[in-house]
Amino acid sequence: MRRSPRRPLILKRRKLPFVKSETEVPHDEPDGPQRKVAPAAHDDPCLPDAIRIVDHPSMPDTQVVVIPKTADLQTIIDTLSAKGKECGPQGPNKFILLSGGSGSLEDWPSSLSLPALGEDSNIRAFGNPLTFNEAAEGGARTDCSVETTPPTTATPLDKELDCSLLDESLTNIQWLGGMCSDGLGTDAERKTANKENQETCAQRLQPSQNLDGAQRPPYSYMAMIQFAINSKPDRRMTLKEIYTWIEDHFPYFRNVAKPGWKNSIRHNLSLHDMFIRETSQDGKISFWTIRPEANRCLTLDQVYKSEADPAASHSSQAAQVCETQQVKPAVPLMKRTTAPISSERKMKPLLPRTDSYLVPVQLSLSPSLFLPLAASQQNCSSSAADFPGGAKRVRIAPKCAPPPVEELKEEPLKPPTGDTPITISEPWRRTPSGRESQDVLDFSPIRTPLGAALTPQHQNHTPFSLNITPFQEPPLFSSPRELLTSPGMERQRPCSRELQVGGPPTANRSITEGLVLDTMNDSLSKILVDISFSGLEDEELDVCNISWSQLIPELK
Amino acid sequence: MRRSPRRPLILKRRKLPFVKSETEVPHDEPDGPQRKVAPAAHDDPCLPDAIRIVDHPSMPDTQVVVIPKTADLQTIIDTLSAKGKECGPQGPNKFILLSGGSGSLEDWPSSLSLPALGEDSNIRAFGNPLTFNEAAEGGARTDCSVETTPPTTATPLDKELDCSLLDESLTNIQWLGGMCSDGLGTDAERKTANKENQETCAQRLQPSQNLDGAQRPPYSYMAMIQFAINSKPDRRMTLKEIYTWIEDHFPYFRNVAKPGWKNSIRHNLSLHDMFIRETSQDGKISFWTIRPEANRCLTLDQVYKSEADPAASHSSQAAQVCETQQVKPAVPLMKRTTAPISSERKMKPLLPRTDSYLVPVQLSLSPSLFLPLAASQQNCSSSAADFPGGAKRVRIAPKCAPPPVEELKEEPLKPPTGDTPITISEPWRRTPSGRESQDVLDFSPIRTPLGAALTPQHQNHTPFSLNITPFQEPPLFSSPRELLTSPGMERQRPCSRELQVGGPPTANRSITEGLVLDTMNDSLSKILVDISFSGLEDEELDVCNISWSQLIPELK
DNA sequence: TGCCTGTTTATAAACAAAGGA
DNA sequence: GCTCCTTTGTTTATAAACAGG
Ligand SMILES: [Mg+2]
Ligand SMILES: [Mg+2]
Repeated sequence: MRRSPRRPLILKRRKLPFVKSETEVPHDEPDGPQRKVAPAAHDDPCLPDAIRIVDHPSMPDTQVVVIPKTADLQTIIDTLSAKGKECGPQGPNKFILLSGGSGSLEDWPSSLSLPALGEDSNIRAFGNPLTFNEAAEGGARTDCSVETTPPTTATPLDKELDCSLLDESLTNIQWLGGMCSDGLGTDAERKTANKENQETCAQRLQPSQNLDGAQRPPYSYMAMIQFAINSKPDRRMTLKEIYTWIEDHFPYFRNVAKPGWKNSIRHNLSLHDMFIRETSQDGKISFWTIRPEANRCLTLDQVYKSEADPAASHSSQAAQVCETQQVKPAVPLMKRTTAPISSERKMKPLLPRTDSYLVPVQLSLSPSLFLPLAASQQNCSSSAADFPGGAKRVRIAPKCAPPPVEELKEEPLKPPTGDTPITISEPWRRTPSGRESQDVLDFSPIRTPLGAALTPQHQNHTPFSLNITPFQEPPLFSSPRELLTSPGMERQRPCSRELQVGGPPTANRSITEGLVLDTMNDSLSKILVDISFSGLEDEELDVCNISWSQLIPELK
Repeated sequence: MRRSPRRPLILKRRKLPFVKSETEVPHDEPDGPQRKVAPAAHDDPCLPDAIRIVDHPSMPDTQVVVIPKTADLQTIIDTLSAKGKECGPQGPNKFILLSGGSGSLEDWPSSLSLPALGEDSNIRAFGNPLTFNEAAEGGARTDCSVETTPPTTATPLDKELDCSLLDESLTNIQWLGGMCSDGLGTDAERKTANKENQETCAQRLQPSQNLDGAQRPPYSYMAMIQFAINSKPDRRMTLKEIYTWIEDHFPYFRNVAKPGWKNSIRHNLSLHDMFIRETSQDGKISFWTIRPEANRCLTLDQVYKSEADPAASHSSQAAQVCETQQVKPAVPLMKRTTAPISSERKMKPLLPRTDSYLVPVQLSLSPSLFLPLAASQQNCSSSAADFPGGAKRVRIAPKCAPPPVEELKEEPLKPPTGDTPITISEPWRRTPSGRESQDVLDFSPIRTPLGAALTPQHQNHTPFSLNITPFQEPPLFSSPRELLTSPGMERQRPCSRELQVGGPPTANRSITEGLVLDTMNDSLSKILVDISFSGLEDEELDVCNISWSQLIPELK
């Protein structure tokens, strides 16, 4: 009964299933696949359980494969691997496997065999000696019931295997970002509203039309500030520019919202660590930036989705419109007609920054996957296995040459020291949080080469909708905030905006676990994928957070 | 007009004067002192400008000397040094010099000579090459007007020089912490208040009496939670215990506050990084703790102050009452009569966590000062000068022997690297914040030996009111929150509760700069002093934030 | 189902500092 | 120089939505 529009109810959280990595999966049994579901080789568009394949919006020769849970992973890997080899270096040869939301976890095969699995030397038993209590107690009860969402019928999308970017037409008007037509009507009402929190705007005027921003956008202030700042090429905005950008792109705030929304903007800027204030050299001007490690590179173009088109590639064109529009900072009041409306828009909900209650799975990351094709192609690296605590790679077929030793010459990265017997000295343990490591990181053997420079293929500022977060995993945390402020995550990385795309700390991201099948390498690796705006239809993608290591024990 | 008791208005901030360390102070001119004010050798109790001397509440043989600004520092140092030598190792031989609030900064002598000043080798020019703009622009205008508080008449306190702890009697009832007499009346009203935010309590019953907690205590939720948790010997409390403790000690929340205050407690626990949730080994119970680096060790006994007694030493007895009372967690409703009321109490305001807009001065810290007397006495260390970036010490008289090389065997502490010429590459600089160092820490030469173990003399859990934060300084920050979450401040210090008292990170503290005159060492060092509850009368102490290096150029 | 605990966002507000009229 | 007002920035309080047990 208080005020209605409190807390836009954007974010949804769900308890993720606790994955008992090594407690259930036998070990290495090469038993055959069960439940042979057709791999849906993108020939059968309407198969209800078909695999959906889309090109990665930014990575070349890479496709995202969303696999329903009832599908047989073994067959899929075999099929994709064969297909990748057919296409060779010019066709799609990397596949990011994500688990679809259909079915429940119990439908998965408990183990899965990989052909010609090499005995990886650095596969270490790092189950969860410190968290077995939770696994033993709560694991068998409700935590495995998992994802009882009704199986979405999954109107499958078949993308051609060519690497051309998609550009279907947008459809389906839902949230019309139509700009209001009173661009100059704000001065008068601001005179009457000095106290910043008074009901001055046209509060009850347009009750329910989408035009003029009567509906509040489904994004938090934090998200909108990111939209605004990331729209500038230098990713730097003054407070007033942020105000103006939000008013221009979300007319709700110009027309409907109470003036206190600016207070909230300032509050968010101050409160959240991800927003950092910089000062011009003369100290006169303050610019707000986004801490590069925390920048999900959210942009407004990723917001709008079309009905049947999962392609996120051409929506970046709209972003370019935004950027060029923002570049000229003059005439702040009359830009509404040029704005990125394009009128046929529907807002996609923003996934949570990261999954709360992330399952404490160990993720392996092979940096070679994120090298540009030119580098990862010449000599397929087995160097990932040599990282002190990093990438665990499961080979499908032995193939490769010695590692190229790419850019990974950072600090020597102190030895893992994870082999010391874990002495449970204190009866209390800090509730899963990435901070301070302590016992948590003793349990995790992953000492990622934090400063390892990757060369992401992504364009500099062009937005993308499927980020891959390399060589950094959330150790064990229960809330994104803890991850954000966890020390050690952010060393002194030079904030170069070129490298920030896949930057180390996974804070403020929306992460799911995936597999990368690299047919050039014959490797299968686990990765973290940022699916903030996946570019896929949310209803269809419906990525389920599972741990691939539950299916493939070799991945641990 | 909204709701009245919003935001208890506890904290005050003031812009601190920007101290131009090396721009104004000539350099090393040993010109004589001006304005010979009597050192007030604790013989003249009623001198208006007298120096106030109190024993340090926890450090032996240490006295806190609050010096009015108009006093002559040279004479004071000489006098104190002579007195310390008289007393020898058993008398007071360390003096913490704090600047009183009387007078303005312009009254200080611009330089000050120290007898037999040794040429310190590691004194480096680290003025502020990156912030000279602010110094040049705003420094001369308003920033130097500084502290225009009317000169407090400074009812001086003369403490005897013996080291006996003080125990005067408490006086002056102001905020009566009287417990209400309806210890069991909460169950009935909770039945009617399911929704947690309903006006259920006796809202308008006792409008203005102090009894029964009609007045809200002047502490934030964050402070009260710290009071609660720190009252337990193991500094660990469940949520319900926190509720109960606060209700018991601040009856306002049991009797007057809306039930939403518990929501606020939970909100604060989650929001602030300083509160960390720990889980029992079986995962059933959650305990809230305070991040040791951020723990100011605030306790309730430090809250109550007497009228004319600045002694904080005997108020720890009241804390013992609190603790022992809290140790037995049973009978949560009938303990009100035994509580720490003692009925003659007046609540001291809590100083802000740390000074916002701290002046970017460089602080030097000599760890030997914080060793117990037994250690710092045998061979007075000149080891402070050998620290890679740490303590800069100005000798008064050459005396000492080679360093004892105490516990300072932590990680090799990478070389300062501060000698590289500062390249102002970016036109923007991150607004002063300890995060990420970057250009800020290039400017600061202080690379404190972060893990250096000190052996504080403080009792383990007994509260104290004048903390000294050794070997860690705020690099450059503008808000406590930034300092709190700044990386690199908290490495992997082992959270041993024995060492937390003077722990490195200065987060959540209320810091002022002081000098330590050690007559056993003949050394004069700058320190940071936590004056959260200074134990001194707030009105009299009135510590002014100045930089001692402005007065003593040898301190840089 | 309802309560308790925990996390996160929204909103209002107090206050400080700076700048302009 | 001053006051008054606005803007910007920081911090706290309060309500609420929601997840999970
Ligand atoms: Mg911020
Ligand atoms: Mg917390």
